[in-house]
Amino acid sequence: MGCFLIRKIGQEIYKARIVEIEAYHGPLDLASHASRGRTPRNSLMFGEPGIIYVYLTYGLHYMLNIVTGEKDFPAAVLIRAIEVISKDKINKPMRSGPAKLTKAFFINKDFNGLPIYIKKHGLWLEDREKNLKNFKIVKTKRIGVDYAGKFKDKKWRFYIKGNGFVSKV
DNA sequence: CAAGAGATCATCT
DNA sequence: GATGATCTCTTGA
Repeated sequence: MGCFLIRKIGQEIYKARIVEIEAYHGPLDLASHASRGRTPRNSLMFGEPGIIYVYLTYGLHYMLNIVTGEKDFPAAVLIRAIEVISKDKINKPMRSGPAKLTKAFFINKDFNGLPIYIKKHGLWLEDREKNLKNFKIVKTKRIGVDYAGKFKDKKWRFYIKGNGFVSKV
């Protein structure tokens, strides 16, 4: 949280701060793809952490996730919103929401299965600054998971308090 | 300003 | 054959 997501396209470098995320945690989380067992699509979530998991929803929107759990424990973090710092061009048309950021960063499922810690694919993470001011994290319920039974009210959505790029409050 | 519907397809049953 | 980890536009008050 608060780290930088870097995207390199050709010679252009785009830098963005991660300001909103959701956690999908474990085989029992009904909101997670992994809750129905291991399938070809979600098998990445059961693998090594640090792997990018991209997937298409509603037929047209790509979601950017990063696998977090240890091997064989299905868990991932959905990147829901970023604040683009380097390029106003991209910043302007982009409002909030997980599908917007993948569109703005030209992320598609070609990134599926690639490690996030290697720069050569043009997408990687960098640490945030130390001692950030006004850096408070709020946690709330996740969005769009009303079907998830007792897991729908888990407070596994996190965002930076007061940041204007967060999708909803 | 709030609420609702449509778009559109990979994946799973 | 059903169904979404969503977004945008349209409608109505």
